[in-house]
Amino acid sequence: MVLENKKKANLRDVAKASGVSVATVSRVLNTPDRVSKTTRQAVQAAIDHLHFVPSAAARSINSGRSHVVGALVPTLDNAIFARFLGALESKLGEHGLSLVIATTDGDPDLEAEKAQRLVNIGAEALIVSGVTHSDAFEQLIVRTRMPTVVTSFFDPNYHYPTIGYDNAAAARMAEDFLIEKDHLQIAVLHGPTEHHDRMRARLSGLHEKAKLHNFETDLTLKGAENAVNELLSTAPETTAILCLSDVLALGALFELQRRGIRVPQDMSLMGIDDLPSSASAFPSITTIHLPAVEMGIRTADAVFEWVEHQTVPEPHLIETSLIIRQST
Amino acid sequence: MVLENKKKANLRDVAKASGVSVATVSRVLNTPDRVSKTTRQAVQAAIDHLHFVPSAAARSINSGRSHVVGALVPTLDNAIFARFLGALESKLGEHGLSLVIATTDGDPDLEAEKAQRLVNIGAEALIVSGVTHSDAFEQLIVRTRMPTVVTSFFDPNYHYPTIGYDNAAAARMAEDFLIEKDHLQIAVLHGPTEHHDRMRARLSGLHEKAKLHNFETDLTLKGAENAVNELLSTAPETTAILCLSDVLALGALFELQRRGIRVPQDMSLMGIDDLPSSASAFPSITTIHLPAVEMGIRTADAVFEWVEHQTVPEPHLIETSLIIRQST
DNA sequence: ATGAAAGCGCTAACAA
DNA sequence: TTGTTAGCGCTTTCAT
Repeated sequence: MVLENKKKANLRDVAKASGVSVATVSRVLNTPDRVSKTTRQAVQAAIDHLHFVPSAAARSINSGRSHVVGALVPTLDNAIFARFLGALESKLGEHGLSLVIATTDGDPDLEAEKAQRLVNIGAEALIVSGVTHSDAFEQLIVRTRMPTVVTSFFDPNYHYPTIGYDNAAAARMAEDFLIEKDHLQIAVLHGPTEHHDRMRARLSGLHEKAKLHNFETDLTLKGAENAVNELLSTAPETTAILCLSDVLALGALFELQRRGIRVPQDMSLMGIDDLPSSASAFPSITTIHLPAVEMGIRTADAVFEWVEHQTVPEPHLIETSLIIRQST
Repeated sequence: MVLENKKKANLRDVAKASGVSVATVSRVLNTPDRVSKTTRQAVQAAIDHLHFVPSAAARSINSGRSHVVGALVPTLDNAIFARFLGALESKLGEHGLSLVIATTDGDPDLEAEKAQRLVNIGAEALIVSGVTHSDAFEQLIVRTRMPTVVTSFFDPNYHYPTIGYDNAAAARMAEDFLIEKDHLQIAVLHGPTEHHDRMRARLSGLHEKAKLHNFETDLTLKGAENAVNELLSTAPETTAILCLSDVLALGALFELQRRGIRVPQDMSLMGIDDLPSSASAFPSITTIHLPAVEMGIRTADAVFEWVEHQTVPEPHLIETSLIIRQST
């Protein structure tokens, strides 16, 4: 295996080994054209021989840049966040930025703690989900003047730029569709609302023209199963289930099938997110499309402009749309 | 909003503002006990007033540590990787390490490129999936002597420590189970094999005691749908479908249902991964449990020991197990 | 084209 | 308890 004998080589070592000054070695690294071919080759040979790797910290201390941005998300276990982060990372990469991911489990205190850690490692900007944050978090952002963009939640008046959806409108769009379909007894399945502004916004968007029964549960397939069972015994007159997340919709679908309840004949079902599973499921699930990938790309671009050109991004509303499928 | 007038304050500014030396300020930051209460408070006041935030780069240049590790994964869109990364990030966090994520899309060249970027930002260690890598990648690891651990693939003789499953055995376990159930015509659905050693290993694990038909497709729900349709016309005598990934199994289930083919009465179905959706689906899907969360935790611990105490981890086999459910 | 030398912001050894 | 000072590894003028 690799020998561990010698300590890491630095610029000076390379300079010594190739008989030039450190400045020349630095030039070989950064502006090779300004170095004569012969010395360049000699230096390169020394670099290779000594396994020299420039120190990121030393470079960063000079440039004042780390090329790292951090994202704080509740979880990676929900496909909607995974999709967002995948797009975000990919686009940031095109801009030469790396992405540190920190999960918060939806806990504002953990969020503040992990945000502090992102500051400590020198992140140049932060990306967070939603507008519910602890005082510690807010103070950290102010103290550090950290460029911060909020996603998944659009609010043009928020004190950080937001790039996200109108969650209330998305939920209302779904509700309207069900009402149009003559559903008068609608059960609403939703995830935890504590600290979860997106979920609360979706709930608040419902104008309740039909009779609504609300069921709160974990934002998991299992959670949906439990809620469906509770729903069936508590509100048997329900003709449509509106899930404020596609994860819940899929879990509900499975449980309904398990109970022999046909979708959409016996029960209509609808979600919000438009995960791939909603398109593929049988029956496919009507939902509100949230362009998580577009949000990731836009966020990446906005963050890049901010850290690169000090351009504070404008708030941006990501449009959602109704996707009618077989479950309604 | 926040004023942007003045440049960032540094240690010297704080020292000047509070009438002490830089060393004292540094002490207030790192060893507050060794500073008298009065000066500590004065310094703290200056720190607050000046919005002073210590430079991560400068700290890192002294300590030689960045507290950042990088993970290279094919995608975040597959729940198995998302689960792994979630656990990895969480456990690394307990060790005071942050996680940079880089997606490779399964492309060795992109992997090498992103690995270089991880080196450039000063990552202390790398975590990669599988054992298939480009020359550029291999050379980078050697040159930089970067601590590197391979996951998702167990091979005690590999030149980096591996922490992962015996993919071949997992697939064989699944096949054996189907054969035990008297299936003689088994169709195998699998994802792309190019550059994908885990998938190849799973395929190689099949000993083909029953007649097998192989179908390669994208590792997505849609991909599974297409493969199922091809399968039904190409190999109608099939009595069981073995999917080498749960994503494919779920997609296959949906498509079979769409076609009116009952699972398991008309067709048995089995996967590998044990994603939450496999447990919740109706019918629930028999699968091989791959403990992605355990792998994440073990990997985090191993990486921590390596960067913290220079302890090169031993290869570690993550045990898999058969989960019998309703789809067979 | 190349080198000498002054920092970048911080930590730590040594003094006082 | 506090201050002085020498680096850490690199980039970047400014000379030559």
